[in-house]
Amino acid sequence: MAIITVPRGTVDLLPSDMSIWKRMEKTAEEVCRLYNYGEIRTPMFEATDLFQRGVGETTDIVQKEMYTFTDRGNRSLTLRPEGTAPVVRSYVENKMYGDPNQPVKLYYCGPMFRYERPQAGRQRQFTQFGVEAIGSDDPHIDAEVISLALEFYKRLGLKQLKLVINSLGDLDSRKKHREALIRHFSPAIGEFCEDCQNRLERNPLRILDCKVDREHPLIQSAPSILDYLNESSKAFFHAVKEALDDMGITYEVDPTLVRGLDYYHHTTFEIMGADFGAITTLCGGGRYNGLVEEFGGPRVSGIGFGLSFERVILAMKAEGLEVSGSRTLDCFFAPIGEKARAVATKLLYACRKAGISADMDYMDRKVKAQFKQADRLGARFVAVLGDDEIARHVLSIKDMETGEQVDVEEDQIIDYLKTKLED
RNA sequence: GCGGUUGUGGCGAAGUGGUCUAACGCACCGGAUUGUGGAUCCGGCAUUCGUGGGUUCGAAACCCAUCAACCGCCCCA
Repeated sequence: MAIITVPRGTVDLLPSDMSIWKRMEKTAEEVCRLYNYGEIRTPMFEATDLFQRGVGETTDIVQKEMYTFTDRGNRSLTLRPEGTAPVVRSYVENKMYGDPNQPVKLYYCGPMFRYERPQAGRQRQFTQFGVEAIGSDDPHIDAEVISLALEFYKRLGLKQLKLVINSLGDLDSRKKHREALIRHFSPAIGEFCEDCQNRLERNPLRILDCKVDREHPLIQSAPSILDYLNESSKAFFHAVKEALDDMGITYEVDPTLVRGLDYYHHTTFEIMGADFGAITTLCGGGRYNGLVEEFGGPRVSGIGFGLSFERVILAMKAEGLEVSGSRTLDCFFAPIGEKARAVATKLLYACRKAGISADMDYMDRKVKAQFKQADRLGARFVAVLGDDEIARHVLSIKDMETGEQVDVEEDQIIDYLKTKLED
């Protein structure tokens, strides 16, 4: 009989995994508090149309990666594949553009879903932490968002980080560049791989970072987006770089950095980490114009990023950082016999009530095995209680670190443990 | 969607057609120490080798199918 397992591309997070997850959640929360971003939680599923229009019909996400289903009311819904579209939807729906506090700065943490073949750093359900700053055209907010992501990683101890930035320019610049690329590649597109031939009309920028054709001379000589930026786009990109310089953040400009989602304009960026298999992108983000308008809001732009907790863990492991955490216990009760068990139970709950973490044996183990169990649980103290102790109204408390053992009056045990634990 | 590798107890792993009623290590349980952990020694712990079918006198091993995991491609976080 085959057992039922988790769905493909999903995992269980077990108690031994939770320490690093809590750390990441707390770090995200703390950094966002310092940067003054407020938490938002949107539903795990949305109208399918939200992603089709928001992310873009031509993107891989929409074309082949969405978990789409029809509910009993015959509505087409989709498990969210990314966080920006839902946040912008909520921004518009809740009329946050009318909030006197502008720009609106939001962050979210939660599961995202994409139907892909799983591999290292890629799952069908994964967890994203992301921020969105909506309503400002100030290039300084781009730099703020980037620095927030870097700060998050730094606080978790990651050092091997590389920031790559680029500008796609405004709509006008993008259009001109796209035309230039198509002109550039069209005559010889037959020499390129099948993927690139498909990319020509769909997204010619992608040809630039094709792994198959990277040696092709036309790639080296391809027109750079940076040469097609109009004056205002150039000025904007310059200002973003200047702001990063002012913050002491180092970066690399990569004119071939193309992000997979249709909504990006101007600033795009990625943060790469230490090698963990084929994937090194930890975080991706950029500025989007037109998205708010698309969903019925005013003509404002936003900038944000998304990063995956799963990849943080992989990067930490690749850098040799500790990601496991062991639980500890203040006191383990080791009763001997039925009478002792009753007394131990009473004291066990008294400890817990007093804020001392405590547990006891429920497997009817021998004393020796109870000590072994206490040791495994990382218990600081073991409280032994047999007929002898009961008769004298004491417990024999053993300090598992020092090995010293003393008798403590039954009604003194809470005070005794508290004092000892405070040292 | 395509390609590669793998699938043996709780975990790691040997075995590649004939005493395999499956080695070894870790973990776990018990004992040496009849009320004391982290050391040592002794003992216990898979009628079964992902699942289904086939070949054979005989399969965990060979063949086919299927499922899954891992890795890679595309693409992404």
